[in-house]
Amino acid sequence: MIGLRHLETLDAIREAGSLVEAAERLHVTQSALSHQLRDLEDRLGVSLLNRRTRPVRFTVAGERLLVLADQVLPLMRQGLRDIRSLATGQSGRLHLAIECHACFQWLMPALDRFREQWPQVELDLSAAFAFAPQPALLRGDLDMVISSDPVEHDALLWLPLFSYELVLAVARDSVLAARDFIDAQSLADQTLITYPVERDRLDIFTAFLDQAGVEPAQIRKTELTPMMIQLVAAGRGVAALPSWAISEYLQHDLICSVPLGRQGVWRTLHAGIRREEAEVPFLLEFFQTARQESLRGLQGIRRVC
Amino acid sequence: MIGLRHLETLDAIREAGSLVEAAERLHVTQSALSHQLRDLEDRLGVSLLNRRTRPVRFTVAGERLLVLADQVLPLMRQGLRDIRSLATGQSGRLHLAIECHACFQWLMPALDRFREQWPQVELDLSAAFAFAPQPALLRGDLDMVISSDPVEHDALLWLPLFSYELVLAVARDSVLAARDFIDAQSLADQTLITYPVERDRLDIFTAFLDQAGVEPAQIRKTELTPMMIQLVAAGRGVAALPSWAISEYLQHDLICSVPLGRQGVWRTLHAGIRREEAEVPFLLEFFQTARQESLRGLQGIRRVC
DNA sequence: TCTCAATCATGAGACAAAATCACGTTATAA
DNA sequence: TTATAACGTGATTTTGTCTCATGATTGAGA
Repeated sequence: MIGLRHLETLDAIREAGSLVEAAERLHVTQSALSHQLRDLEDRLGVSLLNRRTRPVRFTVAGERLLVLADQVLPLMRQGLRDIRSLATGQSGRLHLAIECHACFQWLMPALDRFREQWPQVELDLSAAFAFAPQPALLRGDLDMVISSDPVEHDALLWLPLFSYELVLAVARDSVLAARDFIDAQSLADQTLITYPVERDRLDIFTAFLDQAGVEPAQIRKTELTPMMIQLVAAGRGVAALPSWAISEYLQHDLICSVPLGRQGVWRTLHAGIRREEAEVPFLLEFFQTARQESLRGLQGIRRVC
Repeated sequence: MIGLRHLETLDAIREAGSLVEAAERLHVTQSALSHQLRDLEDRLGVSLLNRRTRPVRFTVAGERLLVLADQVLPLMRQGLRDIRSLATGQSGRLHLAIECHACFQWLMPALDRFREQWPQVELDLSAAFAFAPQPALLRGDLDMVISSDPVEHDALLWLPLFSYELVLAVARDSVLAARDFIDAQSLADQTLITYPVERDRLDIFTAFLDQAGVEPAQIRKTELTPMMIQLVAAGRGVAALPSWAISEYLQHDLICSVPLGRQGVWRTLHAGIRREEAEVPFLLEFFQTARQESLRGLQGIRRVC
């Protein structure tokens, strides 16, 4: 019935003072404006302006539409600017989920650096322990997932962040502490301390114990890495952790670490995004930042005691 | 680039949860919606919603446009309602000008009654002494003019309000007070008191003295009718006034009134509007109110002393 | 895993909206 | 009167938007 074009036309006519100049400003012919105005007046059933005066004079109805134009047009312009900003990737949303408990320690500095550089990007972080992150990424709830076991999918792109070794944290006075490496059988009489997540999302099972068909004597779950370390140090069990996650504790001689198997268990952490967003600048930028940050301080120590 | 239709579409999709039902609500085919949405996304360069989820899920850009829709659409709807109200004559503007000084006395009650009945009409009154009211009416500055000498014009419509006699107010002890009527010559040695407006807008000249080629001995101007009456009563001059404008003073025996010429000078007060507004209900209504009010109390007295 | 139903996408063609072009009218000033 | 500038009108062309017919995808249930 009444469109933005009409409001823009009326606005231009007000600024210009005549149809001829308004037409010039709008880059249309004067005839087009005349048609448009008449159509609008016919459809609304009111006269909008008196063309005989110079400058043209608006009727009450015309004035009301100008008020409307003054309200609506700025909103539209701002909205369009925001969309452009989103479209060109200057702003946007980065909802991130991590599957690895220990990742917080290098992720936080990365997030801080990123926030400084891309203040317009809405940043959100969730720990993907209670839900499956890949489907959430696919349906757009998430924009990036950091995971050590990426599931290939046509619509997803997995970028490698860095590789690390999964090592066994043991008490300094444990018999295991002296070994060059630990075979699966050695864990059959141990208490294994893990994060409280499903068994098949724990690398120690999927990448080591299950292959050997070995089950630990007991499994104990705890949420926080420092708590885990305390339990290990107190000889209450052993825990499989990324080497970089425990290097601090190794340096303080709280615990010892031993490789799992002769070759060790190596994993690679990946960042997954939707393929359609492979060109979004701030996503790539975040990936770079995260990799730099992770490589900076996280030099693992293969065997320390 | 982006139109109200798009905002309405997005709004409908949000409410409906799917393109199919949104299409039904908008009374278009699902195909139309699909095309429209894709065009919009292509032009903006962003995806607006994920069609695979149920209900469909909006992207950040989509959410931004929904915010825009929530801002803009209500404004547009209200604006359109207001225009409709103006178009159907339920609201509007009535800028009124009077050319006759003495009209205030019956106009004020008329204005009060009108204001009660048409509270939505913006009412404004000006005295057309310093400017020419017809051109102002033609170009839309005014919506009604009340005048005793209407100038015919194709675009104007003059409606007769009432007729009245122009009489001469004289002092009770004046020699003129005894006359049955006064001829023009009798004013040649009198002081004539008039309102301070141009000579050719004073009926006493245009409709009486000029025809006889007579000039009063002296002309004195004053703005207010009571002041004029005082001067007349004090014998400082005579004044030509509508009979109804002085009936109150006649009743209090302050002055006498005498007809001008044997037949008297009769004038008709007219209300002028633009012909294009001849159907506007509140204008006609105001005219009726004004006529009733003027006829109510303004019974002139032809000769009283 | 094979329908079945529901949903969204796509391309062609019909129709309407809105522009242009060319010319006519009106008002104003020289 | 003539020149000029502004606005209006009707025919024609361009652009935009819808529908129709059909294809592709997805999820539920046999």
